[in-house]
Amino acid sequence: MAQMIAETAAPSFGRAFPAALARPLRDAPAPAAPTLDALARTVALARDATLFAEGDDADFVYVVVSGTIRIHKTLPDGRRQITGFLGAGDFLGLSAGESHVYSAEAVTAASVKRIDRSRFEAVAATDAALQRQLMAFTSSELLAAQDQMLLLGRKTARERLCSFLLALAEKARRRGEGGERIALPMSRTDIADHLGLTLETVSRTVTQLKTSGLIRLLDGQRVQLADIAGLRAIAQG
Amino acid sequence: MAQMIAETAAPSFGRAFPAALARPLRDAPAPAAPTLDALARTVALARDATLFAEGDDADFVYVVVSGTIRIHKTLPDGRRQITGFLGAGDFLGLSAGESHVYSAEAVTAASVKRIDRSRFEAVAATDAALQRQLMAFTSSELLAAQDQMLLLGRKTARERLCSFLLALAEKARRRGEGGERIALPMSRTDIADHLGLTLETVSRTVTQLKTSGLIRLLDGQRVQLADIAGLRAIAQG
DNA sequence: CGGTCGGTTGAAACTGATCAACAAGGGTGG
DNA sequence: CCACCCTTGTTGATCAGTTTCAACCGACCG
Repeated sequence: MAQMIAETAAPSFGRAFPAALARPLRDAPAPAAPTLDALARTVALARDATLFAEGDDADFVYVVVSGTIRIHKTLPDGRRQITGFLGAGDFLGLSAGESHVYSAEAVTAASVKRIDRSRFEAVAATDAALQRQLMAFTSSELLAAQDQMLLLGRKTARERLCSFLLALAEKARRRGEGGERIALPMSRTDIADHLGLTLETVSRTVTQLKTSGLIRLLDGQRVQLADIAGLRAIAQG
Repeated sequence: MAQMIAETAAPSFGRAFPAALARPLRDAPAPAAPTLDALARTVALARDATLFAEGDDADFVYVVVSGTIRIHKTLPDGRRQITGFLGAGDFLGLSAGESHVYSAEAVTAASVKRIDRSRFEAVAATDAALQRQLMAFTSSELLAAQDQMLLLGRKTARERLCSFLLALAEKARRRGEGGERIALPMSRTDIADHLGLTLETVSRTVTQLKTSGLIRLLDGQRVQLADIAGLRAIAQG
């Protein structure tokens, strides 16, 4: 249970909103940053630190500044499903009523902006640009969730891995970070719990993709997608 | 390929928005109905009729008036994942960019309101109540999607069935229709494609639940949840 | 230098898929 | 009006992909 959450004064909100999120519907709105900035407090998270757990009071809303966060649901007997990995600019803890419906933990050392929930809602009620941003984010999460349901319900282990790698690459590309070499900061267990597999199956399948020449494992938790067309072909069946 | 889509003049928009959707965030807003009503056209769908298919131009947005609609994604080789069943008051075709990212078909004879997309967006841009409604709907869909990911990634066939039945009951309850006896208008194949199983496994598992006395199959595509506590216990592992 | 953690690889077991046969309706046409 | 057919659902037997159990390896850390 690594906690180690450090708070610091909030520097600037700007970086939290990458270009992709700043223009939700072909508008060119001035970012909602300034207003929220005053309410935000930056929180530093150590690797594996818990930001909040399923069932906790939903007193805050968060925006990822840097690092990777995993959100997941867990069954009473411990079976876990990671519903998403979030990065810079993504929101957390939005949809909750009284309490959070999923847990959030840091995959890597990370930094998030924390905003008082009621104040956030007050700003959101009057700030049209923020509303658009929230809607755009929630919609794109729903889109991703639908893809993930197809993956979990109907794809084989190999197809899941390829789809996952391509999705990571696509997300990195949208952030403007190259495309062929991607960071893979999460453990085999995390990947397994995201793809509905066991860690052994993930390990075996990665080895298989490596042997087939579709990917190459680089140092520093990075992967090179050596044959993107091949990966796409497999990902789609 | 049953098409049979009939159009009629739009009567009233009101019924399309049940109470649950009309108060997204503890507000009591006057429904956005009147403005949209002028833009809406009611479309009647025969059972199994296609409303739109994945890849079609997203020229319209829809609201379900009556009946059940299924939305799904399909892989090139025909594997299908039904990402949701929609009923009265639910929106369809919202999140698309240029084209739809999922297909929508009628499970039962159904009726939907069709609204020109660009006009809808124009209204949505200025109507705060509609914005709240859209946000509330999209958020609740995302919530449901996260539950479904847990189901597809980590639950057994039996747990999936129980979860599905309870989710249907819950949705019916929120609509104000009893709770213990629920309609099950979709085929075994549809249920299988929603739960990531085969129709045979669904059939066997239903039989098993019936034999265990947890459910009773009634006539008219209805099911009685005879032991809700028992179903809950199984659904959660 | 021992211990732990994350990852890899192997062998056996199991859940759900696949292939197959059959029953019950429901609609259609003779 | 009935026979037929087509669709939907049920049940059985076998098969396969993934899980489970287990051993092992290397890296990192105390």
